[in-house]
Amino acid sequence: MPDATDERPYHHGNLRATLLDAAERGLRERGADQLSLRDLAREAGVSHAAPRRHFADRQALLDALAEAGFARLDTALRAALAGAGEGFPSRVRAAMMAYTRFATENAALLELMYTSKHRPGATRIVKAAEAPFGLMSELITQGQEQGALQAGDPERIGIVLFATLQGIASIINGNLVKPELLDELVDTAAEQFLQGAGR
Amino acid sequence: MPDATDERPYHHGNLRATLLDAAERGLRERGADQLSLRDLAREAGVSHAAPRRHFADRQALLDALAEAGFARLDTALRAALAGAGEGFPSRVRAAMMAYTRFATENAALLELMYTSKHRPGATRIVKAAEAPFGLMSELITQGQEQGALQAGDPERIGIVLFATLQGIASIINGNLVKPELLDELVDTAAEQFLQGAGR
DNA sequence: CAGAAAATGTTGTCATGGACTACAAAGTAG
DNA sequence: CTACTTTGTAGTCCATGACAACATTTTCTG
Repeated sequence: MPDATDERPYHHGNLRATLLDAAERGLRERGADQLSLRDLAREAGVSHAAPRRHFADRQALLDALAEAGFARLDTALRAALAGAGEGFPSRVRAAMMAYTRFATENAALLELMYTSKHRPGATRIVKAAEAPFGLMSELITQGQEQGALQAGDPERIGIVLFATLQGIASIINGNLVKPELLDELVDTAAEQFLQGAGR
Repeated sequence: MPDATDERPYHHGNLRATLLDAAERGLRERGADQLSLRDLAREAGVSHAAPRRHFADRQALLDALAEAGFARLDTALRAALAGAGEGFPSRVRAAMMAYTRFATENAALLELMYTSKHRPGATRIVKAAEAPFGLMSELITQGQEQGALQAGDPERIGIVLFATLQGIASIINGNLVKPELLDELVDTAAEQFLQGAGR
């Protein structure tokens, strides 16, 4: 008969969250390519096929990570803005730094987030991405209201700003420029933005 | 005895190039994840282990693709600049459009290029990336000499410009904004750059 | 509260693919 | 011509994703 002391319940009870947690660690430590459903199952102490009850296939797990990533990014951005002053320049800088920090500290995650393989099911990801995107647009709108920015479609301007940040992160994450240059590059980008889109 | 008509020579003669060619097509059509050495071998008509004579492992093949990608990118940028006028604004716009076109038309390749997994062997890739990067710096320097741009470290300014383009491409390739917006976004970025870094 | 239905896990299996080894054939140099 | 090197082949091992059939819990419903 099985020994009751180290008996595991048949139902894990929280497997989906446990898997996502382990996946995120694995993603950070070893990259998306090395993430294996079987590994995660082992780590969670369940059978090799158990994860399939929560994720239809490997890509579904990656998609879930990406989706959660956008939510975390949104949180990080909002936190940074909440802690920033009132003036537009300092708010923009705060958001810019928050984004690039997040992106460089979660390099593999960012890659997932921006690589939604054109697969049909990526709707959820696109949806999740709208939060941080929208935040940028709002920020731009505020800047225009404060008279710090020229008129113009806030979304379009926000996207370009967003893109610049994402690009800086890409280049650093891709090891094409030294990570130490991050702050300097963000400063340069901020100055150019404030002067280029300002008035 | 084997039929001499469709007999293949024991030595392929050009396997490495053939594999890279097939790999590039596969990359474009099915993405890096779906690239399998065994598939490529089949396509080239050689045994499953043959590719290993030319690429130590799968990643080595991907690295080679990335390296070649930077060379092609450099070529594309130089061609665009060669066909552009003399004035700085038109030259910058030409380079910007050339980059983003290349990046969106070779989405999977770009991803490889900017995802050198921090693996030690990535030195060659970083080296290959220097050509297009240097080109950007040169362009900035020209702009400064023509008096179109403020003074400042050309490399730093070039990197930020490069980053913006890469970011725009990322966002489009990641399906987060509609591809039709490409031109518009590049225009916006160009205007901001010329005004923000100009004088 | 019982029994049915739905969720969730398990075992077993298959096909694919990367990595490795030993061996074979073709090219090259002395 | 012979020895060495390069390039390809055959065979193997192992990990993994995907799937199917079955088991155990939980939850819903009458």
